[in-house]
Amino acid sequence: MARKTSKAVLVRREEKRLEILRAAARTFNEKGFHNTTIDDLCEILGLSKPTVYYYVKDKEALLFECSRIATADLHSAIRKARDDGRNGWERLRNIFVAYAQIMTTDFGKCLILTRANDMSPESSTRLWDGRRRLNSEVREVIEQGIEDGSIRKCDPKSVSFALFGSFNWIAHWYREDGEEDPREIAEKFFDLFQFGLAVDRPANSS
Amino acid sequence: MARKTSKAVLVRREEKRLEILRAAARTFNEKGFHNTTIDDLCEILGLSKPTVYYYVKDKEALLFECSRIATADLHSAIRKARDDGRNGWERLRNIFVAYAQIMTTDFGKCLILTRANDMSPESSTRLWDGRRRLNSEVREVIEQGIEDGSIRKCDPKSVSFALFGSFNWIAHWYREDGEEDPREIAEKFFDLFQFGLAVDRPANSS
DNA sequence: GAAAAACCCTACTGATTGGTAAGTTTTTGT
DNA sequence: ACAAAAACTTACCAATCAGTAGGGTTTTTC
Repeated sequence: MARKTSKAVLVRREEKRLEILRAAARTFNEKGFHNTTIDDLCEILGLSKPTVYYYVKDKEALLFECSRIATADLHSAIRKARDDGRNGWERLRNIFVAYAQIMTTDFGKCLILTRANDMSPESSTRLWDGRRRLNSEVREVIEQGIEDGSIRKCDPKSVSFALFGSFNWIAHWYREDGEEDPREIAEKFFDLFQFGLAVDRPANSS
Repeated sequence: MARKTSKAVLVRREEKRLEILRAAARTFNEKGFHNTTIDDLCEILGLSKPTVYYYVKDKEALLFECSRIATADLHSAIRKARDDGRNGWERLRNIFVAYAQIMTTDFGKCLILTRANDMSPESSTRLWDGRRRLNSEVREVIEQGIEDGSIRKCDPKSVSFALFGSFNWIAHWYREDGEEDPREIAEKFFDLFQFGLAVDRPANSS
C-alpha cells in the first residue's frame, strides 16, 4: 500500500530548498542574475546540477521564488507595522522602517538588484501586482496624513517616488557589517524627510 | 603615398557609432544588458553583426561607451551648474537639477539600470572613479551648506545617500511622455528635501 | 580613372550554460 | 529486512549567442 511522506521529510526538503534559494539570492545580488550560473550555485552549495533541479524547476524559478519570499515578507512586516501608527505620519514611518528591514535582507535586495524581465511575464506580473498594492497604500497613507494634519500639504505621488527611491537604493549600498543597521538608517532618513534640510521654514509652507 | 581621412568621413563614422550606442542604451535600459543580443540591435539599426563590430570592439564595449558618455555628460553638466550657487544649499540644488537632467537620458539611465559587473573590472573601475568623485563632492557641498548656515546640521553621508537614492531611482520610473520633465521632478524633490513633510518644526531642529 | 579606404555582408565557429537521461545511493516506512 | 521513496550523481545534449573569416560593394582621395 502507499507510503506516507512524514512531516520530518517534508520539513527537511523545505529547509534544503530554502538553503538553495538563499545561496541563489546572495549570488544574484553580488554578481547579477545572468552572471550567476547554476554551476556557481552548485559550487557554493556542494551539490550537483541535477540536485538543484530536483528542488527547483529552473533558473527562472530560483529568481521568482526569491522574489516571492521577499514580497511575502514585505507584506507581512508592513501589515504588522502600519497598524501601530496614530496618524498618517506615524504609519508612514512605521511602514518604511519595516520596509528597510526587509529590503536589506538577501531576498529583499533581490527585488531591487534584479530585473523583472529576467522572469517570465506571468511571474513578473504576479510580483508587480503586490508591488502596486504597496505603492497605492503608501499614497493613501500620505493622503491620510495630510487630512489628519500630521503631514503638510504635498503631492503624494512625488513624495512616494522620493521615499521609495531613497529606501530602494539602500539595497545598492547597505552592508551587514556597515556602521548602521537598517532601523537606524530608516530613522535617519525619516528625520530628513520629516524636517528637511532648511534651517528655517517660510511662513507659507504649512 | 598615404591618403588622409577627411574630417567629413570621421564625423560620419562618429555619428554612425553614436547611433549604434543610442540604440544599445535604449535597448539595454528596456530589456537589460544580458537580455539584449547583438542581433536585437542589428534589427533595430538595419545593420549586420559584422557592421556593428566594425564600429565597436565587442558587446562589453557598447556598455562601457554608453556609461562613459553618461559620466562625461554628468560631470560637464554638474561642473556648469554648481558654480552658480551662492551657498551650499543652492549649489546642492543646482547639482541635482543637472543630475536629474542627465540621469533621465538614455545614456544616463544606463548608469543606473545596468550593472558595473557586466563590464570588465578595468572598465568598471574607470567609471567608479568618476562616481566616487561626485559622491565626495556632494558631501563637501553639504558640509559647506552647514558651515554657511544654508543647510541645517545633519549627517552629510546619510543625506547624500538619501538624495542619490531618490534621484537615481528616477531612472526606473521616468518616462519622456510623463507628466513632469526632469527639472520639475528635481524641483519637487528639492522642495521635499528642503522643508520635509512635517507641519511644524520643533524648536531644537536648527 | 584607378587605387585605397570605408563600409558592408553571409555563413560560420566555438564556447557557454541551462537543463536532462539514465542511472546509483541513501533514507525511510511498513 | 525489504521495498519504496527521496535524494543524489556523471555524462551528455541542444540551443543560444558573441564574435569572425573571407570576402564584396561603395565611396573617397589623389
